Amino acid sequence: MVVNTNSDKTRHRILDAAEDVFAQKGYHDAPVEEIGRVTSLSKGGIYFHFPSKEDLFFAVLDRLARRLESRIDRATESAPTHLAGAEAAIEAVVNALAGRRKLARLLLLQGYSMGNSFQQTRAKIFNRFAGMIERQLSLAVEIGELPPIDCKVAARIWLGAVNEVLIHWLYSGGPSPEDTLPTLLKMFVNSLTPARIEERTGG
Amino acid sequence: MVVNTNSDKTRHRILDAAEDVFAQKGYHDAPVEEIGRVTSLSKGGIYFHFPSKEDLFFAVLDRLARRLESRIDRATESAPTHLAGAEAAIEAVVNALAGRRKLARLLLLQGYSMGNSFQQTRAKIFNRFAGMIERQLSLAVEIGELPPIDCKVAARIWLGAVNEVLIHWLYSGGPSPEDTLPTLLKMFVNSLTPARIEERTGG
DNA sequence: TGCAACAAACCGACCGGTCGGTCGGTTATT
DNA sequence: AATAACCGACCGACCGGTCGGTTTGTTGCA
Repeated sequence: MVVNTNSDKTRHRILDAAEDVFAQKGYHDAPVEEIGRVTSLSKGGIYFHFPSKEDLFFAVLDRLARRLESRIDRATESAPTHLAGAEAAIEAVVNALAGRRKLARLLLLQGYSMGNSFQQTRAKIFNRFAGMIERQLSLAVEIGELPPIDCKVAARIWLGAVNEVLIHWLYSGGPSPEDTLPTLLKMFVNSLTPARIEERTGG
Repeated sequence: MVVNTNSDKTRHRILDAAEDVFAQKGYHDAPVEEIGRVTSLSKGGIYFHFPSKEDLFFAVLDRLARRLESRIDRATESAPTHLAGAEAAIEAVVNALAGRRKLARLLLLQGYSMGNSFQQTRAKIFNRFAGMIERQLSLAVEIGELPPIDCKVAARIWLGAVNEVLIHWLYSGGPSPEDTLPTLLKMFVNSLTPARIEERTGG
């Protein structure tokens, strides 16, 4: 055991409820009392477990990010090559969020509704994701699986690409992420392999 | 003349001030009174020109977006090819925002701090940008300058990539956008030209 | 030039509602 | 009996928006 079981269960219940409520209404439009209602807990009860609304929100985000990360880890580990690992990482994120609009919205957007205090958290989470992609790419380059490229920038770019595709799907009812995934991955791979046929035919 | 001159000047003054204040503090942490202070105007004075804080914010965003769009237009028009036009569009956005952290922050981020009401506006602006890239790509495909690709998705992807690069620069003090621009553009072009050398050597 | 009459522009005290957070007290648990 | 867990009325600050009133500008007329 790590900590008190009973209190821990309540903590998780609160996190679950907060996840729902924040996802549905956004940070500002989600009164703590609402989370209490869902939990069958009073405001005071919640403040017994979390020092502030902000802390609660960050805890929710953190849990979400960790879950996603472990998914990514599993996906990359079972990939045959490092490039395939990077692809798998992207695929894992897309698939994880594709069926969960509200969760995606929470992770990708709702955070901004807080003040500038969110910047650090957002950056931390996104950096972790970018780092995971970057690592795969770097390994691929080391081995010679990929030509030398700026892996940091590449990872950042494709994190942004995935992010935007997901957001567009969330907001504008764009095509489902699963549908765009093939195109996304194809372009992803192409962007990393600079040599083109034109180089031969053009000379 | 279009409208009353005097009132119009004040309107612009308010927009300027709001741009600053919103950029600096974010939507929620920017009381209307603060904008009044900067403008040497009272709250009432501001509400004489704008029906609500939200409207004021949207007006600011709209003006910003329009300015960027005209920049993009100019950039694409003077490009030799359509692909170069798409590149120029990306370059224009990056360059326009690279030297203006606060403006970039305002356009790319602060909007989320409002409730869900912002979704539509964000979507509209981003769709316009995506549309501009998409148009260039479509033309390029039509002519045969590019192989057939899903231009809608491609545009969305690269909009997201640019967005994330800029945000990363804003938040985490990542490398300046101008520095990553070459890599960005190179990968952009590569991603659109699918044929690879592996196809020959691998067989 | 002076002045009345009207409107546009602006002021700022105030209202109304919200909501994060507190705290003294109550109930469960050990 | 002591501590943890929980309750919920209440506080206090904040802020968007309103509104009666004041100033400034404009027009028409003598």
